[in-house]
Amino acid sequence: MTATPFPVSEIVATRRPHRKDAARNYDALLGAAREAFAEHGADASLEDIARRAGVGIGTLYRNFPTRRDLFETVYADEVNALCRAAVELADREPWEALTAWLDRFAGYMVTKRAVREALDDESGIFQACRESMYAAGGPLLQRAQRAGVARADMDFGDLLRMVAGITATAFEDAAQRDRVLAIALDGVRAGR
Amino acid sequence: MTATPFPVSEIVATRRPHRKDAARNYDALLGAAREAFAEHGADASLEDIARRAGVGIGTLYRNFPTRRDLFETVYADEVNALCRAAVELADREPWEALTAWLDRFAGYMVTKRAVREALDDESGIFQACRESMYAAGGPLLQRAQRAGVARADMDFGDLLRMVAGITATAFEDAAQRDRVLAIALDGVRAGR
DNA sequence: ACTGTAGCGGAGGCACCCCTCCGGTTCAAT
DNA sequence: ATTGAACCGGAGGGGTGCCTCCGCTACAGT
Repeated sequence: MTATPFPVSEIVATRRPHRKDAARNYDALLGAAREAFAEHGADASLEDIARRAGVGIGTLYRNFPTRRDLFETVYADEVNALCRAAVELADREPWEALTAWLDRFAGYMVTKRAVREALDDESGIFQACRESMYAAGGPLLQRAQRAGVARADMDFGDLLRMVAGITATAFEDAAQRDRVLAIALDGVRAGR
Repeated sequence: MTATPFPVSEIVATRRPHRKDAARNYDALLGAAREAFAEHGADASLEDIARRAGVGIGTLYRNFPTRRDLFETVYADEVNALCRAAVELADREPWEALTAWLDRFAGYMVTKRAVREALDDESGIFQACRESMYAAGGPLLQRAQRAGVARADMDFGDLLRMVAGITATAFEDAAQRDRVLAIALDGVRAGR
């Protein structure tokens, strides 16, 4: 659990271009990439992403020289949104704040299939993202633990992996997913 | 939760050949496939599997005409082992029997990355495997529920998906995995 | 030992993906 | 309106995977 949260996007190298058409393409690519990564995981086809964005493959490579650059940018956007959400939840009750954030984590992570792998990636931006996320969400767990509503014998990493694993699974419907998630979170709750 | 458990392997179309060399190749292919699926998921390269088995690609296709045939056979083997395990656990305490089986489920699922996708596949063999597995493992949950040690507001499908999701995730080490799994199972426990 | 046949391996055609490169296009600053 | 720099698309070469096909091999039954 490190220092303070910080905007991950500023660490990512790629920048949104200034020219109007270029900026439009950049945005289209990010949107298409978000979709494709959510659908096929981190190794979705780059040519397919360019097609979805209605853009030539060359344009994709100019904006994001490597697949990693593209994935990192999408991923960093998600993490930033999560960090902002954590701040907004600061005034709720400890347990409610924690579960609300985890819900957001589960729903917001469009890249969730890939996130499972990213959670263990030691290098570069992923480490920074993880620190950012831990800095933002970790206090929510600590607060719940100090308030005695969350068990003390687990850390934030345990919790994130649990939720990430469950939400990355295919369920019959959203209701089943929520049911299972609630049951697992019952195990996190303190006082038996 | 249907009728009685039945050996899934008998449903799978492919059969082990009679000739000595052919049988050896068949086994080598299954072993290599188990490895490759565990490592790269359900879309591992078939040519790589043939290479690992020290066998020509033609031999692979003769034994398993489609990728699906191969995957189904590997998967059915795993399911059969799980079914056998369930029978052997019949004389333990309800809760212990259930968690012991789930442990086996988690550890045995060498094909775990692929199973996640397979678990909601409606077609043919997967349905049969699911029924087999539900018939074998379902009673363990029911017994625990009747004994009042497992919560009644969930079914076996919920439980399997929860465990499958968590075990498909990458953890720092086995200890963390067990810790998280135990926490989630605490949520399954009744009488909190 | 002989021999018919089940089984073998891998070359090759097709499809898809990665990434580079460059002639043509479009923006925005003057 | 002009213009040049930034940006665009996609052809194309290299790589890999899928699957078929067929000449060769080695087993098993006599």
